[in-house]
Amino acid sequence: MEHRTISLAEQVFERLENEILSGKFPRGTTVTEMNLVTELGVSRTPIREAIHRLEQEHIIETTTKGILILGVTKKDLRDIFEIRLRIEGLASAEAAKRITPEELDQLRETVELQEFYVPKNDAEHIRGMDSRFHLLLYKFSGNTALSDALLPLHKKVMKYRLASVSNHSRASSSAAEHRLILEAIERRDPAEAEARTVEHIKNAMDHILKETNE
Amino acid sequence: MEHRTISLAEQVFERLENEILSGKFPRGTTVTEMNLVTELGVSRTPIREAIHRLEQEHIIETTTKGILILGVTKKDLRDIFEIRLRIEGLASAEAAKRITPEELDQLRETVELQEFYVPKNDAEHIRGMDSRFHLLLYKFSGNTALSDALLPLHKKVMKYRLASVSNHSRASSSAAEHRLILEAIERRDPAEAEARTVEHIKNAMDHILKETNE
DNA sequence: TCTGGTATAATTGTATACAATTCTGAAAAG
DNA sequence: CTTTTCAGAATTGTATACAATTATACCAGA
Repeated sequence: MEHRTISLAEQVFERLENEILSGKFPRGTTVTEMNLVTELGVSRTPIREAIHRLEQEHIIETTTKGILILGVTKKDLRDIFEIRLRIEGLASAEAAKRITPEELDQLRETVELQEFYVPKNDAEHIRGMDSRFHLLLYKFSGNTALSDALLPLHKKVMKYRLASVSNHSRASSSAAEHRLILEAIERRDPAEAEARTVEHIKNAMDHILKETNE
Repeated sequence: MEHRTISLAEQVFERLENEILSGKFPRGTTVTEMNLVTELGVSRTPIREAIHRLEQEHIIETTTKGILILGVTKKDLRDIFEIRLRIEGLASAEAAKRITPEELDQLRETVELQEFYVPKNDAEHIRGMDSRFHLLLYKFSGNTALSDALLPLHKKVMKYRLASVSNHSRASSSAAEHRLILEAIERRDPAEAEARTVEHIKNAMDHILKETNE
């Protein structure tokens, strides 16, 4: 068997997670392991591993009739934002305390790229940089448990975030809010970084919940 | 093959998780899948499934030399309590809003049993009821994402919680704090339930971090 | 003695065969 | 026509065989 540095199981997991969270499998439908075997061209083993990980994230459920797609509901979205409002600021505050110059460069570059894509209305790239900014903050917080808690919440908002940044006005505000957070972190000001982040999450929540009709 | 309503993979997962979180495998040591095959008497398949779930919880890591035990460090503990301080109160507040009479009975019975075991200094049972109280609150919050976030944090404190409730004074205070939270929920007072819970987590944190030397 | 290479062993990743249960549909009985 | 029973099909759970990489130990040469 040919070698890959990224295992088949990992590839299948990322692909399925992305497809479920972007809504390609409608909620309520079921697929079987064999469906995925023929569709993805790998054996059941890596597929089963991916399935189990997705099940742990509660975006699918295995039943006797197959794999039930759960996805993310609007209630999930509200629940998720209530949590992020309370702990995402902690990540920024911690990052402001312990970030290194090299890490700061990564964060700065991400904000600059986001600002670059905003006037071009390139929603995919804007979302990419938007996501990257938050994921970097989780990582730079130095709090593994916090990162573990925030990462799945963040991923579940992915689909709705794309719709959100497709609105130019919101995309522009979001980039500006990221810059404010970045500047607070550059000044090593945890309290300010936290306050800016809470404000940012609040704005994102308001916009996403208003736009979402499902 | 004989059937079990609980799969072998699930049994292996719970057993390994419990053994790792209670410190039976020291941090830094490694085991191989084959070690576990011979020790647990099941094939690699369910063991691998359990391993992957434990890996997702970040209490082990798979390397080319085997499975590396990570467990829970004292820094993890501090990180975990910082998060619980911010969101565990939310679970109580939500539970106070939407709990049913039947669910309230379960919560009340748990507190009563805990109060029953405290004068007997039965640490195992006290911890059991202590845990159950919090797990019920997560469930009754009606917020799946919140429950998903809090559950792994709660489990990781398990070992340290046993040491904590072995101290009679702390066990007694903890039960009293649970009753205050219960009473606030019985009165359907979300703000009070939240405040009592934050206070309870704060006390638990202070006691556990003081007692822990590792 | 030290260094480098090579063969062997150990380990995880993947595919597949088999077991057991559960669902489904058709046939038979009322 | 409805209900029940039974056989077969579909599905997941488990075990095992095989592939590929990586670690290890030993030996040869300088």
